[in-house]
Formats: sequence, structure tokens, C-alpha cells
Amino acid sequence: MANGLHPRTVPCEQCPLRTMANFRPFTAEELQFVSEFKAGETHIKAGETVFQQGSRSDYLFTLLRGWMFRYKTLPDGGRQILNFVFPGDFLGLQGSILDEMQHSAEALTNVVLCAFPRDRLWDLYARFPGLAFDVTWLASHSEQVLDENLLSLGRRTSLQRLAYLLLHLYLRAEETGLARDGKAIFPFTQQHVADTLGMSLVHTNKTLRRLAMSGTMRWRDRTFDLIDRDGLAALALHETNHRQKYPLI
Amino acid sequence: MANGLHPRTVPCEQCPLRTMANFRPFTAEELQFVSEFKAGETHIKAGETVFQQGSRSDYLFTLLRGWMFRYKTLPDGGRQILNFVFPGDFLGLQGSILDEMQHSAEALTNVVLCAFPRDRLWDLYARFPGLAFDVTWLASHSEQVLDENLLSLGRRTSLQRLAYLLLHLYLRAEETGLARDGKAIFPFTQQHVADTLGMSLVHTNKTLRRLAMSGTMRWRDRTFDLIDRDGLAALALHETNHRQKYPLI
DNA sequence: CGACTTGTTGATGTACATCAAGGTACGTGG
DNA sequence: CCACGTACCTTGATGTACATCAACAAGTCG
Repeated sequence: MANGLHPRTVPCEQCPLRTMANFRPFTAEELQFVSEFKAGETHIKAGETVFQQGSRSDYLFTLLRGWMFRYKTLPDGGRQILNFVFPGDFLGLQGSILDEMQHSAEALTNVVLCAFPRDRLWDLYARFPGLAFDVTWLASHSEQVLDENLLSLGRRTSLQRLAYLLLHLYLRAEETGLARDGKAIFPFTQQHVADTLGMSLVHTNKTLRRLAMSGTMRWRDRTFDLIDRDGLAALALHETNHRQKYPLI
Repeated sequence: MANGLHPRTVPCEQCPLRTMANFRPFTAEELQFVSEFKAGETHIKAGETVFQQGSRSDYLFTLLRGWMFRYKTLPDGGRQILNFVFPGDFLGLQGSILDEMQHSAEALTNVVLCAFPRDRLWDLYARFPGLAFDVTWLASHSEQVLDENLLSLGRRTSLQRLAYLLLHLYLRAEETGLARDGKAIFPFTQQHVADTLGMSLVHTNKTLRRLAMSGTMRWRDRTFDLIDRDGLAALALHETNHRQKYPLI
């Protein structure tokens, strides 16, 4: 396509996301508008990046298929992963609405994004308040996730942080159809986890080992097994003496 | 007032915030709607709290006058400050739009808030897309601040975090008319800073001491002096060897 | 009445000993 | 080659404990 977009492979009328539990049904008019608002798709291979910190993007995106993450880089090369992006999530709204991006986004798997031209967002607000409301809901919801991550980084121990993150990722994956029956494919490495939790790779590895010994989960070869959901949640949240409950950690 | 709100002391037509640089001018219709949307004011004394984690609030708020902060508490009593709230900021949008609050908000000074009934937010979206757009803008903007804080907590050293936070607070204060000529009243204690940056009070104190020795700022008796803006920014951002530049830190 | 002590509290400053996390180096296995 | 695993030593951050200082209230005495 002339604008660099891929022609659509999925008509909005048959969007697989619409059947997910956390999506409200669209009216016929809304559906038609969205369908026409969608300028095309962006297909990205694992490891590639959608937009770069400091650049402008003409489009807003919705993740249709795959895993991504948003991150920031420091001048010294350090990377902080801000959050993981799941199907249905908005991308590109964060860096205020019209300004330069203050973060980058990278694909963990091959990925399909729906692209919406930024300069027509105003139309959406003017003509479909219900959709505008949804956009705000998404923004405020992702803010809540960031709040929780901030709490993790600031106040939880490395073991708690790790337990919280893995549980959170599993639950999000389950919500979006990327996991079931306690099993998920996690398409990221320990380095990604380290960059999310603000700890070194080595320490992440050691902590992961300790967490595995609790027997609440297993993560090997990209495969995550949630064995004891409540146990993992307890490790994430409570300030119990873990060594009493799990002498091996 | 029957609903527990204070009658308005400031008519929206003369709202002092409207003259601030970062506010776009309202149309007459918008102004009239906002004025009628505002159910009243909430007056809070320093140290009191507007809403509590886990509670529901019937109102959305805009901070009209004073300083506040949002925070979360852990079962063990730990507190993480999520961000500081300045005049013009929204409060109560974060905990998704209609659900339970996932955080609390406390006043650092005596404070005046404008209260808007949550259940009429839909009206705003339906009738004033421009205002709806503004709401989204505010949400996405505060998300950007959270991104930056996350980067701080995850990847910066304690000295950098501290420099970044103080500079950020000063700049926000300046934007909102609470500071000028490099001087501001900071109505919070070292404990607040510690709870924001995820470090202990003792270590905050030591780091603050080191930062003061760089000569880029001074903070004593609630008074903050920004002495060398660029120097402080450099300490916050660059990974230079600070001891070369400021042998005393 | 006013001035001077005394006690209290909250914020800040400093000195340890202890521990969690980092960094480098060098393994393995696919 | 890259992701993961582990050992070693170093550094940064914590926690406890205690000293300082100012603000404030209560009480005492000239």
C-alpha cells in the first residue's frame, strides 16, 4: 500500500477480539465507523519495533495478534520495560495524543496491528462518544497497571516483584486467549524480565530459581506453568515469612 | 450542602486555572456546561485524605488549589507515592472510570477540589467532544509521567532519582504558579520523598546531603532553591562520572 | 503579667552492622 | 551464538539506634 500499511486481513465485522469477554458489543454504526477508520494493518516480525522514542507516528494502533512490550531507553543503553502489550490494547496513545513518542514498542512475536490515522481521532470523538469513552477507559485502565508496577518497583522485594509479574502476565494472557489451563507460551527471555523489574540479569536468574523452588510455577523453554495460583499470589502480595511456608526458597 | 460538598467559592467563569499557559480556551457553551457539571467543591485540610483505596467515590475531582499526592498502601503498612498532584490535574479517573479506587489521595496543604458527579461524565462525552478529548489528553499525559517515574525507579541510581524528582516537582510547581525565580515552597518531608523513590528514609537523607553538596540546589525548612537548573538536570539524566564534576558528592 | 524552664513531638542528621543486589567471569546446552 | 545457570567478590541500600534542632504546650517562678 502507498502509505506503507498492509491491506487488512481481518474485516472489523469479524474481529476476533470482539468475542472476548472484556469487550462491549458495538452498535452497527460504531462498527461501520471503526471499520472505515482503520486505515490498514501493520505486520511486524518478532524483534522489530513499531515506533521509536522521539519519533512521531501518524497512526494509533490496536494490537490484533501477538505479544509486544513498551520500553524506554537511557542514554547509557539501559532499557526499562514499561509494560507488556496484549491483544486489544492501545498503542501510541501514551505519548500524549499528538506529540512525539516518549517510548518505543517492540514485538516479541510476529504481530498484527490495526492502524488508525491519528488526525481522524477527532472524528471519532465528535461522532461516537461511546467509542471516545472506550478510549478513555483503556487509557485509565493502563494507568492502573502502571500504578501497580510502580508499587512493585518501589516497595516489593525481588521475589515478590517476580511472582507478581509472572502471575500478572499469565492472567493477562489468559484474558486475551493466549493461555489456558495454567499453561502459556511466554515469548520473552529472562533479560526482558530483568528489564521490567529493574534488576540485573544475574539476580533475576537467582530469584527465578528461588521462586521455582516454591513449587507454585514452572517456566522453562518458553513454557510457563501456573501450578498453584493462590500460592503464587500469596508470594506476590503478602509479607508472610516465605521461608516458613516454602523452606527451600 | 446535603451531598457533603462545599458550595462553590470560585465560579468557573473566573477559574484561576483558565489563565494558565497549558489550558486551552473554552467556548462559551463548554464553559457553561462545565460550570453546571461542577456539583460543588471539596475543602480538605493538610494531611486529610480525599478518597481511600478500595472505596467508591461518586465524584471526579479537579484540583483547584494546593498540593496533593496519590499513593498506594501495602498490607504491611508500606506506602508508595505514585505521583504528586498539581492544580489543574484530574483526580479519580485513574481507578478505571467507574470502579473502586485502587489508590488513595492525600492533601499536603489545605486544598480546594472541584467535584464533578461521575454519573454525568457520559453527558460530557455525548455533548462536548472537545472536553472529552481534553479528558483523554489529561489521562494520557499523566500516563507519560508514570512512565518516567517507572524509568526512574527501575534504572536510575538514588542520586539520579532524587535529582530527577526534585527538578520535576519544581518544574511542575512553576507551571502551575506555585513557584518562580527558582524558589518554591515544598510542603512535604523527606519521608514523602523516600516513599516516592522507593528508598528508606535514612538513605534518602544521605543522598539528599550528597545532592546538596553538588551545589545545584538547596532544600531546607520547606524551601526549595533551584540554583543550577542545567546542572541538576545533568545529574538526573546523564551517566557521567559525577565525582569528576562535583568531587564532593 | 511576662520570662524562663521543662517536656514533647516531628523532622532531620549520622554511625554503625547487615543484607540484598550488582558485576564479572565462566560454566552448560541447544 | 544465545539463553540460561552458578560462583565470587563488591557495592549500594537497609535497619536500628541515637543525636540534634525547632516548634509548641504546660507549668513555674520572679
